[in-house]
Amino acid sequence: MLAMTGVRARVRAELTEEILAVARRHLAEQGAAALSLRAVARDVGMVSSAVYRYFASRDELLTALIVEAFDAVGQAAEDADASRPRDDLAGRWLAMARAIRGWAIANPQQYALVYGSPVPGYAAPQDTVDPAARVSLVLLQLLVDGVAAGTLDDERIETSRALRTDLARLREFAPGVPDGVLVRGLHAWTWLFGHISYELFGHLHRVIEDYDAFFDLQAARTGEEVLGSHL
Amino acid sequence: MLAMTGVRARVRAELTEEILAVARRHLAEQGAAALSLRAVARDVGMVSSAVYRYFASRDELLTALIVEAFDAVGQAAEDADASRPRDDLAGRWLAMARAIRGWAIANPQQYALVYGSPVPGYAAPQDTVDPAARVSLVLLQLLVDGVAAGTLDDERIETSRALRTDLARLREFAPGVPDGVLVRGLHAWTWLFGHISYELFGHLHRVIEDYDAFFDLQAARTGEEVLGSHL
DNA sequence: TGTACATCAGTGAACGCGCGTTCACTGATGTAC
DNA sequence: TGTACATCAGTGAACGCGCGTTCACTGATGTAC
Repeated sequence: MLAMTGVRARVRAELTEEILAVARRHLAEQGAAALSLRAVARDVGMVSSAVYRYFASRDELLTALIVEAFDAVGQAAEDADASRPRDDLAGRWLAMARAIRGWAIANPQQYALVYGSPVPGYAAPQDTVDPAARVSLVLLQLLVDGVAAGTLDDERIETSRALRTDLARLREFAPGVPDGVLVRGLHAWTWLFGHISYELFGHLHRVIEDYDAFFDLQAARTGEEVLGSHL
Repeated sequence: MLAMTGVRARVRAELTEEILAVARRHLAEQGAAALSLRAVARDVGMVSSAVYRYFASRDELLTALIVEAFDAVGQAAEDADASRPRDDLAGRWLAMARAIRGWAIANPQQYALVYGSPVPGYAAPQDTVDPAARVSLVLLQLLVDGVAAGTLDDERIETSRALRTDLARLREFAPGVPDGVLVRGLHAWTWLFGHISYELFGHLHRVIEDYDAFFDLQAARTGEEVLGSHL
């Protein structure tokens, strides 16, 4: 047990991190599809088979990168959210939205890895579920705070019983937030990732040039729609 | 010249179509990353080098598939739009949104090819620009009709001069549509593709089960936001 | 503290595979006179 | 209508490349007594 924290264990941890760092760089430079165990091994200065002492397969390495990416967006969103006063809902939303977009622009391949097309032949294991949820919890907490503070109004929605059940299940992570508010929040959410993807994947090319202004304008609009314009 | 429509030309057209058909099937089954000239050639019953008589490179084959995909969404949107009375703006929007989502669900790999992460190492040539724009023109026409009919109200927006210029340029394809309406339309647009991607790429997994009801609810919300709730 | 044994990291070769693209060629189909 | 030539489609072999994964192995590091 003590040995687990001995030299061998420390070297192992360092090398694991080094492999990940190289893999991260390859991902950033070439994208997930071009990520190869052999190339990573070469850059680490190992023979390719040695990597198998650290990661059981290419998929496992990919999983590690996916978890990292989800954690990074989550962290960015949490930090941004925490940078505003708790009762400044609009400010928190805008800060969070900008932080997520900022992270995406700074790390386009990592963004594409988790929010773009699924990697062919790769099935996300259970390990990615919690990290994936992290960023969404920031939004849900925003809704919780807004409802608790009484600044977020419910609205009537008409929909299926099945969707009511879905929303009730989601409410476990957003206690007290009524369906109408949840639906507005989800709408903002899909808009946000839609906007970022649309921009990042080139669909605004030759249409919009002032990307930042366009995003800010739309993010503010979205904030008003979710939070109510009386803020 | 007459010979161009002779046997050789007809066989050539047929074989080109057959190669495309096989490529389309491979794309649908395996995704763009796994699309290989050699595999396509095998399935067509040709030697791989023979495909080069029809497509100069793998990228050119991919371009053809991209153009097809853009045309298919465009067609679906146009058909849906045309299925409603011209003055039923909300109906047209909803039909169009559903048609685009329906096409995406029926053709997930083709959707991912054009609206997902860019294919690494592939640069979209000029040929894809017009087909790509086709689907967007349906929305813009909707806005034009709404403004012309007087049912779409402008709103004040505050933004940069650069974005004003962008919007003015976009207005060439939507004569008479003021900035406020354009911005609402673009918001709906990014929401739509965001929602579809979010759903299709698995981010609603274990969150929403009644996908259809969820989409319809949100699409209706979006319609009200763009068109005004007085419809 | 010293020794025998077990664990582990890393090597190097190999397996089996697939890819895009080029090139010299054969034979069939079209064109010009 | 018949013949000589040009065009074109498709073949088969090759180039040069990279990949994930396995396996028997060496040598170093740790563990137990």
